[in-house]
Amino acid sequence: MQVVRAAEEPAYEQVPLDVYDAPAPSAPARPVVDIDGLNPAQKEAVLTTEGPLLVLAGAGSGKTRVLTFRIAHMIADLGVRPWQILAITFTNKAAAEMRERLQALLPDGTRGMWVCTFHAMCVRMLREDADLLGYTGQFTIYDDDDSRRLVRDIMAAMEIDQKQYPINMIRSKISTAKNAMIGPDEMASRADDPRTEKAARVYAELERRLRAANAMDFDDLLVRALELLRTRPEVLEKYQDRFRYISVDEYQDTNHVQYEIANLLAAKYHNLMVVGDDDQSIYSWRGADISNILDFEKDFPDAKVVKLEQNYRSTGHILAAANAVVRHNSQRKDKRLFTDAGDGEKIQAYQASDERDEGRWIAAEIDKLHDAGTSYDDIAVFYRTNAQSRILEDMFLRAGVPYRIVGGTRFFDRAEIRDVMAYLKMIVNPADEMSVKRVINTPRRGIGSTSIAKIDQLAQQNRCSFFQACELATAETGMFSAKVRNGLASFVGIVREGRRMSGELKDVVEAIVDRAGLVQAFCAEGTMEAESRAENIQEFLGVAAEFEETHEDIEGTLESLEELRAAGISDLPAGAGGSGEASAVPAQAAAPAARDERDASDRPNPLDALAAPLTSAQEALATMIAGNSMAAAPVEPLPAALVADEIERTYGPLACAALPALLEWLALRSDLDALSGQASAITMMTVHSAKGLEFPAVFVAGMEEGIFPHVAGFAAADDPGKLEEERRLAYVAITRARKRLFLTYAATRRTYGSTQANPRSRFVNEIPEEHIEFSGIGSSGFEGTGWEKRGDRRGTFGSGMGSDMYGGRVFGSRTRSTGGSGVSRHTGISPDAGLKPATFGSGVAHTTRAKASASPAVEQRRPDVARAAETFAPGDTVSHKTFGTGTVISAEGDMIEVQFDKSGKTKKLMKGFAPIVKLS
DNA sequence: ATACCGATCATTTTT
DNA sequence: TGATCGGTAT
Repeated sequence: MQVVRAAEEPAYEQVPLDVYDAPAPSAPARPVVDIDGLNPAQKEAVLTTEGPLLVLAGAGSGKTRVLTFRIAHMIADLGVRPWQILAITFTNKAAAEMRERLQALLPDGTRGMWVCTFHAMCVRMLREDADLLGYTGQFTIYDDDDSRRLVRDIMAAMEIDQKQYPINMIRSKISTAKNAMIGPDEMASRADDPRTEKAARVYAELERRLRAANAMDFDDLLVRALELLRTRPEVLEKYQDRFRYISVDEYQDTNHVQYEIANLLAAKYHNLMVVGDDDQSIYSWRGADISNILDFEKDFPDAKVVKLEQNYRSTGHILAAANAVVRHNSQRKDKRLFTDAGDGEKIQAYQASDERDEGRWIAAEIDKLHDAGTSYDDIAVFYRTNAQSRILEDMFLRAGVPYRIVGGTRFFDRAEIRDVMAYLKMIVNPADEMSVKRVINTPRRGIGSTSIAKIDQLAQQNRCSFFQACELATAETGMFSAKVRNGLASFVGIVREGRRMSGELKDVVEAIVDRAGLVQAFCAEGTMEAESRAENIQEFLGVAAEFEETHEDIEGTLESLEELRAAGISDLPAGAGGSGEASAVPAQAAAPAARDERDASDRPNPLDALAAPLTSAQEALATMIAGNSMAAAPVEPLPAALVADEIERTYGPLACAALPALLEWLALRSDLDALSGQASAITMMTVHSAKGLEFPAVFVAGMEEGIFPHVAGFAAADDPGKLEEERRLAYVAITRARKRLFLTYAATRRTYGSTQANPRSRFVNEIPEEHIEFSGIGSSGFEGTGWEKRGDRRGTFGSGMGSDMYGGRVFGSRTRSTGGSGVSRHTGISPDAGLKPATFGSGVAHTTRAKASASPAVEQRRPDVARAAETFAPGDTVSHKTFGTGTVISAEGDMIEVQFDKSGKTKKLMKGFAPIVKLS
């Protein structure tokens, strides 16, 4: 994927960064990292290396630069060792980028430095010391989907009505409690309404099951890590001593637990730098707490505060617009962003007739930009909700605009991929009940819900894990049919064999998939869909291969001091210093090599320990059990560590060390897009995922009340804070743009089956006139320049001029006229009319949809291919909506290749989708 | 046990 | 609109 570049052109960047050879361990006479190109505020931040530091960094003020320079300065000039540095970022992407930059700045390497997200850091810490909390180092990470399913199962088991108690509401209540470090019991005792009370009960069971499965969800990763640091002074000390310099980026988006973790780690040396911008706080719904940043000075009265207010990213109009919008918020620190750059181009606002027109217009503008020399890579399209991406995608596909989508429904969310991952998870951690249950009958083994219920029962009776119960069931002749027993035997065998497999990661995964019979099942099915699923699995194997290749790169792995020592890194503190370090059981999962050797017999058998006096680990475990919700649980589960250990002894150690590493990488969703092709393409993503990025040209689609700000109705009414967050989101979107900004909104939009007319977003209205230009159907400056601006594909919208041009025949399938609806359906809708979106029922005659449904349903998405095939042949002259006229070079299947006169370039277009008409 | 159906449902953002 | 859930028929 594209490496998103941070400011490339600002003036300060033109000063070359000098890092001279051989930085001495002791401070040299003159600074080695050249900071002359920084502005005074930036300089001050970079040079303030000791003590607490708060950097209020406005958008585009060069904070990443400050962060990296500061670290480089410490290492190159002040003799700080890389392994003493912990730099926390918000996303994996940001971490990767920062690492990359630091590597460029520091020729001697950055080995030992931890540059990662909170989550990654917590995983790393927990892998090492999870046994202190009653988990095993190979604990499984449950991603959001896993966690959701688990909650769903629990609620089903508890017979809680999902209609009365929506699962998302329950989950968010639990999550809120977790992040406030409130346990299930406490939550239950505090509950003063039935919903909270139910949530607390689910919470208790969730904890129990997670623990029994030796699994942690995303919240747990943070909470348990904090628990580790709080309850284990030797562990805390280990990290406090090691990480003398800590920085946290995007501090405004940290939640309470993250805040606690950061403060705890920095408690000893107080060298904590936090960077953030309260105007960019957009994750409060996820527990992010702006007061973390607002109260930093209270937490550290001796904190130095630096404000970065000069913007190096955007041109004047864009910056002015951003300032104007965010000024409407009341809850903010006053800031004054300014720029030296000129005014630049005005912001373009376009009112589309509907969402398809919006997509088409954006595609056309993108094409103009591209023709003018802008690379596709420099263009981004943002939207508020993922649902909006579909139609945009569709339009870009038709227009031949290459695109790449960040986020949204991902490859790794596909059922077949998750199945494969569940197999892998199960093999690594057979105690992981969710995964086991997911694939126990995938592919079909004749094990249905009744069998599963019986196995559950067996597990209860024998106080063992579900997986072990599966094995027991193979011998239970009375309880299960021979067919089920055979299926189970085969299933259980997968784990036995899978754990023993070794070699190339890809081969191991392939062997497991093969053994599981997944692909075979698809082949047997023989449908197109099954085929594509099989292909996806094939692609997943490629991912595994690529992972193994790229992941050997030691940079980017979070190494413990022990590992660094073992690798011969000098200048580490004496081994005696780390009391916890020396005694800790080596982490078994993530880190490659050196671990396989460990001798299982060396380790105390946790089962024996039950009779023996309590060791520290056992003690911890006992505390956990006593202190946690488990007391309330109907059946006390076996502690995860014991189950997992027993499983390991039963099924042998896991031979393929790369497997857990792959799973961890997948679970934390490391930059998945890195895997997609390198071809030049525009980037599509939600505004949330755009945070931290920048693009020369930015489109923001769906600037409408109800869309952005989202659900204006209740947001504005019952919580002004929500609206302010939406506004900050708009601020983030606007400030991503460097040179060109386009805001689009549609007069009518089809959402969830009904068409609604949304007024233009208040955020657009908040931009002073002098910075913005309007066009499109609602603008007075509208000029009829033909279909490029207003004809829709059916050529019916607007004046009708465009559609007549080619007799209404667009790419071969002549579509039914929708009559004069183009005029009538917009009557009375003015862009500024009220703020309440008007919703039309889908059956109302004057909506777009009602008219369209009068024609065959297939018309929209599947034009008549046969007719399209008649239409185009090599040599034909065609006209494309955005590319102009051209000649057909070839026509194969659904694709035609056209050479366009204007650009001379050839493009492959999808027949039946591209907005093409045949001229001759 | 599974396949299919129809009804119902909720629709944000992500580590 | 689409996904997902629960129920029913096979």
